[in-house]
Amino acid sequence: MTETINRPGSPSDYDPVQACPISPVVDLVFSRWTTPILWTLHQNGPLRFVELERRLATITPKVLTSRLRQLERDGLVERRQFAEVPPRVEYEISELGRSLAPIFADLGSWSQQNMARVEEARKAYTGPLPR
Amino acid sequence: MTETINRPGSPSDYDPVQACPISPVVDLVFSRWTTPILWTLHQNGPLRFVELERRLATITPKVLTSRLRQLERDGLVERRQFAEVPPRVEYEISELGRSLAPIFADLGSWSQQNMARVEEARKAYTGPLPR
DNA sequence: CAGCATCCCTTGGGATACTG
DNA sequence: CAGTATCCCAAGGGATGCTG
Repeated sequence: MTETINRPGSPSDYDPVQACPISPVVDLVFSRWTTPILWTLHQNGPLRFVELERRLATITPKVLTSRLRQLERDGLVERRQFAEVPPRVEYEISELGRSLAPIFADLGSWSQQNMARVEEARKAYTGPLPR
Repeated sequence: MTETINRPGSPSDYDPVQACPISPVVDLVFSRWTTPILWTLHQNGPLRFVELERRLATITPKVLTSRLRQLERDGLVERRQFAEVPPRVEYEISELGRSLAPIFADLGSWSQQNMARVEEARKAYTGPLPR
């Protein structure tokens, strides 16, 4: 049995990966705000920082920056900077990012077909709900 | 233009849903620990509380309880209680939960085929990483 | 066994203000 | 425009102890 490394404190290093092989992808793709960002870039093509900001409505520049950096680092988004005045920067979904499209589409289908059931279940549920 | 409801404080009510139709499903299925739990139940059939706890290794009973309640409420997991001494409770993935299996499988495939690229991108990345 | 109750603490993120 | 820099807070979780 291999030794389990426990580094409490570092982000997203809970070890579910032990029990669940897709945990890394989940962390990668389904972190807060990453899905909306990828989706928006996928639908609209290259967008500038402000354009993204506007479409995501409630996101703050700080968080948008942070998520974009992360997505860029992970190769899901490409950042292109133009030497202009005023400065222009465009973000575009990468080929790698695009390869997630079918999965997003499937999630969309699943949603259409099953979210109603989830709503049902929620209404029917009477038990306790801690936290 | 429809009025955007803003209730800061309530969980997962950031509005990315505006820009991203699959946000609700993402919140439902890819919250912390839910994937490992569903995956484990899917692989192993009905499991008792302790069995789940053991397989998930680092999860605490508090969190496990909380996630299970949530999954039960949303109809993704079924809880069966047996009137025995000592008490026995079994958790099983529901039909609705099972319907997610293909998507999980696709995520697994994507992972196998592309996580290496992500690693590459991370190593190649030199820019700043706020947060 | 299968939790529930408490306490506590890290941290993701929101709000706001400011620069190159 | 495209971010940075600070301040700040709620909340998700971890640890521990107790109960039906």
